[in-house]
Amino acid sequence: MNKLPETVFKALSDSTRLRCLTLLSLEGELCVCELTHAIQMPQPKVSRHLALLRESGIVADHRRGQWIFYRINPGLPSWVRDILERTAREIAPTEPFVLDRERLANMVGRPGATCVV
Amino acid sequence: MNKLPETVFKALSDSTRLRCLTLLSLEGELCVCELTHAIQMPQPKVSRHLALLRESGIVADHRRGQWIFYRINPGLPSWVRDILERTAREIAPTEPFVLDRERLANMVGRPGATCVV
DNA sequence: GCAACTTATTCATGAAACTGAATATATGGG
DNA sequence: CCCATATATTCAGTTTCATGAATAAGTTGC
Repeated sequence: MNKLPETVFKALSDSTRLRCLTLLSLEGELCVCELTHAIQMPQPKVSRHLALLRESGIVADHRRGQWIFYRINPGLPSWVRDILERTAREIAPTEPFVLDRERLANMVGRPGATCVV
Repeated sequence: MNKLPETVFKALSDSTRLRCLTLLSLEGELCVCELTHAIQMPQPKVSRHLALLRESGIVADHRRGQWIFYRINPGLPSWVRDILERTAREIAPTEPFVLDRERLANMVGRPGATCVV
């Protein structure tokens, strides 16, 4: 019995996780401090939700020096990635997602993982 | 603050609801006894989940005689309907969704709402 | 009105999930 | 080694959610 669908949708059913996933979907790769700054939630809270997403296979992480970067798991089935992308695109112009991206864009001292090299 | 996305995904995060929604998405319109027969769950359980989906605006219902028929709410934003359809299409060939449709197809004495008129 | 059928609701219970607060772990620089 | 920064985890409390069992409510036909 495959439980991926339920898992994916449960991941999207919490507002903190939805904000993180939307940022990751739109921005590509972000570290915890960028996510924390963008959505303005306590770091342990963000970290806990990211752990849940990691254990569910929704996101992948890798350390780069001091920072740990998260991204949408490229190994997800394409229909799941499509749904994540479609959702992010649709809700991006609404709050709180617009403000989240603004705060991210204005953040000073970003690790710069997604900067144009 | 718009909470539709979270609501939609929460609706899909329970297996009973996902099975009902998948059947509704693939079959169009079904009454409670058809859903109950297809997914083989107690009627009060199915009814409660359908009530939740109705209150969330995910499905719409209307009475026809003795039966109450449910369908995906046509008033949902198109991206939400797309996600419901895409999901149903993707998981349809897996269990338990294949068996659900078989039981529905083999059900005797169906109210026949979806019969060709 | 009564019986059969379909659907909805209430109640009590147990499990799961989210949270703040505090704390622990890991990395890099001096 | 010490300190600052970044991230993760534990704990306890509260709320939400799913469930079985029992029951109620609406419809049809007699």
